[in-house]
Amino acid sequence: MGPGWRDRGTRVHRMLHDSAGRDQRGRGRNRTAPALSRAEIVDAAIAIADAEGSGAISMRRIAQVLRAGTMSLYWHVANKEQLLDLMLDALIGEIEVHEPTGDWRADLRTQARNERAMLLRHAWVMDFIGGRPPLGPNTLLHMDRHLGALDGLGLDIATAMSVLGTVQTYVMGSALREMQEARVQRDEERADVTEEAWEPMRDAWRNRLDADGRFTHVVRFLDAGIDPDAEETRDERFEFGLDCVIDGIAEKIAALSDGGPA
Amino acid sequence: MGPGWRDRGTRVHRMLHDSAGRDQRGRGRNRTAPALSRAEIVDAAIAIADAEGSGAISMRRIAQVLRAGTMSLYWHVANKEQLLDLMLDALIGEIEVHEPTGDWRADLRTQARNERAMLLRHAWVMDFIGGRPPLGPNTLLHMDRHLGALDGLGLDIATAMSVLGTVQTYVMGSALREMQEARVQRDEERADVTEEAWEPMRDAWRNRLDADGRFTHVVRFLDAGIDPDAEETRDERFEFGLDCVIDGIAEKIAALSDGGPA
DNA sequence: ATCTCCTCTGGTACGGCGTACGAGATTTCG
DNA sequence: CGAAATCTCGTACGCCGTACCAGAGGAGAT
Repeated sequence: MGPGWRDRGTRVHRMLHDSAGRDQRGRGRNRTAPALSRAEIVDAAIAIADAEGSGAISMRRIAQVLRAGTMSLYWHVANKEQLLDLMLDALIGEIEVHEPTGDWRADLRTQARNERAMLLRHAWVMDFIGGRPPLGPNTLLHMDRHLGALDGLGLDIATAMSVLGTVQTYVMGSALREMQEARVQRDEERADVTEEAWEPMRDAWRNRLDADGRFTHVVRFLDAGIDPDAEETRDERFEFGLDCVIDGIAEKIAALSDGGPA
Repeated sequence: MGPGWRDRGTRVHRMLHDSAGRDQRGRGRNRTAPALSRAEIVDAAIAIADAEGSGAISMRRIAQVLRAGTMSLYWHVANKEQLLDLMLDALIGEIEVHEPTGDWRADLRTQARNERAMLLRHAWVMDFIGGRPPLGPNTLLHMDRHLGALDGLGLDIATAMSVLGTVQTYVMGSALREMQEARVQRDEERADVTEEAWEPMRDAWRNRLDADGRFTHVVRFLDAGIDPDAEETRDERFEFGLDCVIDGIAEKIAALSDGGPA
């Protein structure tokens, strides 16, 4: 995780918790304390979302953190929708990008891992990402770099884009699934289900499914006793799927260079 | 698309547009017109979302369509969050499921296509799916059936689940990407960009990226002249990635049965 | 028949949200 | 100095989810 990210992390803390973190903003413009800026707003919004989840992102809350009037934000940002676009692009810019090593499989792998790491760091993006187009400057730059990593393979550009897209599709789907499971876990915690109280509930559920008869495979899976909450389990599942995707891509590429394109 | 879906489609139309579509609901209960029911509420909410998008789902709007008081909904449904869960599970139950053919690759393929079809039919689910757990009855049933389709392969249940999860992950990621691109298209339409006015804008954008120098690959892709809006293009991209995923899974399975599990 | 309880409906009101509008403060330029 | 541009922000409107509560009407007991 690059230094840029760490910087944002510390700033975040100051903005949210240090009540004197910002000069009292006078009326009108003040050159020494440069008033509001678009980047500042985006950063504050990301900080809030990191700390309190996507539901906490509101124009009023952002303004409060910045010690500004709510409507002042609208001078720098057209509306909330645009702000969310800017936030997303800022996060993309935060993804660590390394130089291509020449091993395209390893490169795709670490790219996928870095993208996943960003999505897990800012889990709340999955609440918005579906509605946001991938066309910000950081997004394009990111895409270009990774297309570059595939240069040596002699693929036509459309195929290279498909390959990249497949990996990114898998990463996004993965993050989505992990968020789903995280919510199950969170719900359980919120209903302050203690460990010992949960065991019989889980057993009762298992037995109900077993008795029904239509869920034999699911029951068998439950009986396998895999802890779905363990970070290790989640990482393994991600890597399993990533292996599949990359192996499949390798096969496709081999087929293309063997048979050649029509 | 099964008959159940078509039925819902027609009902939807009546509910939303036929102003006399429902008996005037008297005070108190009336046995002949069975008042409100959970299923009715879920159906109405889905109808609204299909017709007007996820932003139109509000308790007031649903109640209005059902000619009921807003707060009446809360007798049948705990809150909006639960309603969204129910809607999601209802959609899962709408996915067509066929009998296994014995060819697990073909089975996984059609499963993926059916899931994608449902997601595209109700594009708005991608706005919520990230926050919703996959544990409704229809979801579990769906999962069990597809686990059954992998029975003949001699995989342990955990691996079978990973295989299934990988496919579903890819499908969800795919749908997410398609929604993103659909929004770009919708934005262009909303800004009533006519075809002839758009061409020079696109060229200007391309040239700006070209001049920058950091976007050579993206520019090359733009020059390839692929129409990203064409349904054919989207289907091809989905199938490309699906091929990769399934080929990769096949390799994994072959490796497992060759070397055998530890 | 009356009384009570349960099921179900829905009106009112509260505190949030995004943001349209426009007034006012300050700096910049002529 | 005056005018224009730049930027801040208070007020108000119409949405939202939903807590609270006052009923209406059927069912069962007395």
